[in-house]
Amino acid sequence: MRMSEQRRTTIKDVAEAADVGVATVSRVLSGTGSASPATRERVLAAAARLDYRPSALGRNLRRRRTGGIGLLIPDITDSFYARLADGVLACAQSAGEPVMIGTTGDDPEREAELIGSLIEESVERVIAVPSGDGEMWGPAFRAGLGVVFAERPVRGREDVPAVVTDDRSGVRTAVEYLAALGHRRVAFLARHGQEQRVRAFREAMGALGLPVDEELIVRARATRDSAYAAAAGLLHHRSDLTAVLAGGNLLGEAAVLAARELDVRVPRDVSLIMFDDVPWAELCWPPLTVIAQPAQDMGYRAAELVLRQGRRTRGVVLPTELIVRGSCGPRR
Amino acid sequence: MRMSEQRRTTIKDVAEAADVGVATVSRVLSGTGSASPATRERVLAAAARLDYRPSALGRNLRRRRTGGIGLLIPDITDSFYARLADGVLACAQSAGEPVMIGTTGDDPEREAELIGSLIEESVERVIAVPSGDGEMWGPAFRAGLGVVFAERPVRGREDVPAVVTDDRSGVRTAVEYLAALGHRRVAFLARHGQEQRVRAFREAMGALGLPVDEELIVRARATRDSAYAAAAGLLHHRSDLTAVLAGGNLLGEAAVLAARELDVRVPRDVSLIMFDDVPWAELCWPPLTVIAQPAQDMGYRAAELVLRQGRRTRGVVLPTELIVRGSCGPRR
DNA sequence: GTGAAAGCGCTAACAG
DNA sequence: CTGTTAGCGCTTTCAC
Repeated sequence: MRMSEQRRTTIKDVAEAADVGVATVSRVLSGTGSASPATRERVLAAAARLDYRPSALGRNLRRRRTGGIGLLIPDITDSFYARLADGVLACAQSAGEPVMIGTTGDDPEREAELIGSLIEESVERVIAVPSGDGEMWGPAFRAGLGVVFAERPVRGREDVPAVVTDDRSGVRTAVEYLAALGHRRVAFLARHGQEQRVRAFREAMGALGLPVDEELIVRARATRDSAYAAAAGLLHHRSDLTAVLAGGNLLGEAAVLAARELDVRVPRDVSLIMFDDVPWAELCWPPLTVIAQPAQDMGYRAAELVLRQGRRTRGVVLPTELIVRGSCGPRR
Repeated sequence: MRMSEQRRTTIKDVAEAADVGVATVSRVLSGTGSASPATRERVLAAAARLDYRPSALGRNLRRRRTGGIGLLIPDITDSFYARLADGVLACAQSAGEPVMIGTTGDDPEREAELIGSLIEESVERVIAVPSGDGEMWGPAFRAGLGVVFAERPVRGREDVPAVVTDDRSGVRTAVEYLAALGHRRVAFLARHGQEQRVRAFREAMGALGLPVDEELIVRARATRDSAYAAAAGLLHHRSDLTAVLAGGNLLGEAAVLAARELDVRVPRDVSLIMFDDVPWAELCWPPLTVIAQPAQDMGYRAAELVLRQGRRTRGVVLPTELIVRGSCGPRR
């Protein structure tokens, strides 16, 4: 009549079944220490028969360390971050490490909460695409977490290893490509927080002797709505611009949509080049010329870094690649 | 000289600092039991000052239950599963539950491993897009896990609640739409495992008096390569077909690409309709007509289900919606 | 209202 | 080679 209250099979059960002490079971199962072939056999058999699974809880508590890595990204729905996460998972899973994921929505407050919860869970390493400033991370470091940042570093935490793409080179490549096509009035659609790229943009424009008009640098939040508003505003009010560089795939998507809506033809009226190569860039019409970033690789490398994490781990800068398709043309 | 070996602040530290017993600290911090305003104050102050974070490890071990939900999806890189995961995260995070994620690559073996690891971690609820058959899930149930399936049910596990889309109705809508445009030779590009949809397809075709040619039903594995091969094969060898229904966004993407490659014009030469509305469907040329599925909602509902999980939880079937854009036309 | 103590499942000494 | 034992950090009786 009684609901069969599941009790987890413990190491003790196995010990009894194999008629040995719990320590022996532990040794055999964890491969540590020695055991006679005979007992070894008995233990293994008993464990298999009882379908025994050691509890990570008990183990971790005892060892005072949890494996497990935390992963904090702004938005799992954004293809870039999804690929990044995929890379992390690939590495973590092959290392047998569980990963705890959280999405911050680029909100520092949510980020802080998630960091707190990772600490509570005793996760000991985290990979994060940071939203907040250095302060958010105080608790994490005090708790002894090993952290590596991905995609962007955090100001004031230059000591924390970060895996990023070579923004300067990527932006320069894009701008040079556009300049070679004759464009002079090029706009930059950026996400808040992409100041690195904005600086690189000004620099590249300057280096080529192109005028940098601050009004052609517009920023959006990391949502479709905000991106669309920014793109539409830009295209609508600045009819003198002849090319736009989108700082990310959401911005690029918004630009394509806004252009269609406003009857701005790409690339005839304006050329468009976008950061991040996503699958749809090829399906889009016209197919989008992009600055590809190795997102999945970035995640994988970050995971490697956070797992190995020796004394002085240094960050890594990944290269970008210009992929020419059909969204850029000569200045009209 | 000594590296400051981080020792985690424990409840004991707080107890000492507040000059009370550990039990009191526990009571105050967990809101359970009573405490005089005075001590309460002291404890809170001490905890804050020491920046104390209770260890989920200790708590869970003691309570013999871990909150936390496991999430198993085939591929985080696929927009559909990413949105699904997003829904799960939205619900879980608002409930304060950590989520452990794993990708199966639609490989039953990987799935089994991940299930094992979730059990070890003492996760007690899992949401999964299952890849394997019922057997894989034996250990999970024996361990007392609460599981709910998403997107697809598992044969032989009809008792497990599942959150799925209304495949029959979705397929019927698509086929009827195509039939209304005059199409008779319609192909179905399916993923292995979408037998439900395949059956629905045969049924819908039959109901409309259209011939169902088994050779026009082709299956692919859930990778871009496999999808492309299937789509290209179909388009290349079957010049008599006049419309194709793609069972998922990967298949749809492949169909678009293959059509372009083979110079098959959409919708002039063949009409294309795809399951799942993804952001790029609108950016594609022509914009894709789709059967939208509430992916993020599906994830959210699954999470709700697995969290509430009362005695007899029933699954839920979510509706689909036809979104007409520009990839279907009258039969040529 | 509050503290002492037991014990969750496990591993790491330490004896035998 | 193997068993006993002492905790890891926490919650929860159970006395006081």
